Amino acid sequence: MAIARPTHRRLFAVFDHAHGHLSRRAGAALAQVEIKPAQAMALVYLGYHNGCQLSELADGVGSNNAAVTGLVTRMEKAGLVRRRALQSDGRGKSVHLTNQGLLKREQVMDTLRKFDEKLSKNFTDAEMDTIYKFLTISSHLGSK
Amino acid sequence: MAIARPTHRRLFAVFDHAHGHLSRRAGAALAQVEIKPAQAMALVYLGYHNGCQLSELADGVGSNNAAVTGLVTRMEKAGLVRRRALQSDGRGKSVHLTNQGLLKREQVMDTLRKFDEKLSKNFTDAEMDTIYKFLTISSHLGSK
DNA sequence: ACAATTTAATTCATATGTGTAATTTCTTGG
DNA sequence: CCAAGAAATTACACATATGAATTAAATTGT
Repeated sequence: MAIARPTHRRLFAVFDHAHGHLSRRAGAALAQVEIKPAQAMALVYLGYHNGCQLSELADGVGSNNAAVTGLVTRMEKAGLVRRRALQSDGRGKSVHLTNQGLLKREQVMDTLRKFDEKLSKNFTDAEMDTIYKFLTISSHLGSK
Repeated sequence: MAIARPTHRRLFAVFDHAHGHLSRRAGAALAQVEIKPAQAMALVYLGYHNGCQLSELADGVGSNNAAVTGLVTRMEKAGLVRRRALQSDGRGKSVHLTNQGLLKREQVMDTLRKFDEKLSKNFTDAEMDTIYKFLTISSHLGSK
C-alpha cells in the first residue's frame, strides 16, 4: 500500500477549515443574544473562574495577553465585566462578571448547549470521548 | 447517573480553545518559512485548485468572500499569487499561484506535515478516522 | 540594598475575519 | 430590448489575534 494513513494528512488544514465554518455558525447563533464569539467564550470561562487575572483568562480562552487586553476593554465598555487591581500584586488585575455579564452568560450557555447538541448528535459516546481527548491534548501540546 | 455525557459538554468552547492554541503553535512553525497561517492555508488549497475563483477559495479555506479579498490582495502584494479576469464571466476573477507561490507552498507543506505528525501520533488509525469524520461533518453543517 | 531578571499588563503595527452595503456584471421574465 | 433580480467582487467599519516593544512591579542573586 503506497498511500499510508490518508485520512491523517493535512490534519491541521482540515481542523482550521472546520473551525472557520463552525465559528461562523456559532457566531450566527450567538448573534441572537447580541454577543461576539470571543466575548461569549470569555463569559463562559469567567463563570468558572470569576475574578481570575487577565493572563489566566488569556490561557483559558486559548488566546494571549495582548488579545485579552483589548477583549476585556471592549467587554468593560459593554458593561459585562470590570477590572479590579490586585492588592497582592501591583502588576496584576482581576476580571469580574457584572450582573449584566452573568445574565448574558446564561443566554450564551443556553445558545451553546443547543449548538453543541447539533454538533455531537451524529456520534456515539465513545467517538465523542476520542474527539474530546484530541481537542484536550491539542490544547496542551505547548500551552506556553 | 445524574450527570449525562459529561465529556460532550461545552463542545464548541473546547473546540475553540483547542483551535486557539493549535493555531498559535502552527503560526510559530510557519513563521520559520515566513508566512502567516491564513496565507499558508490559501497556498495549500490553491495547490489543489489552482486558478479557482475567489468565492471557491473562500469556501476552501473556511472563510468568506470579504476576508478573501483582503487575503488575496496581501498575497498578491507579496508576489505569491495573482488575479486574472475571467473571459467567461466579467464578474469573477481567478487566482493563480506564481512560481514564488509554488515554492513557498512546498515549504508550507513540509512544515505542516511535521506538525500534523506530532498532532496525530498519540492516536490510532481508528481514532483518527473518528476525528477526521467530526472535522469533515463540522465543515458541512451549514457551509454557506 | 541594589542591579539584573522576570512577570503582568498595555501599546503599537499589522493581519485576519465578519456583516453590511455598494459596484459591476450576468441572467431572466415580460 | 428592458427592468428586476441574482451573483462575484470590493469597500467599509469594526472585532479579534499576533509579535515586538514598553511600562510598572515583583523577585532573585549577590
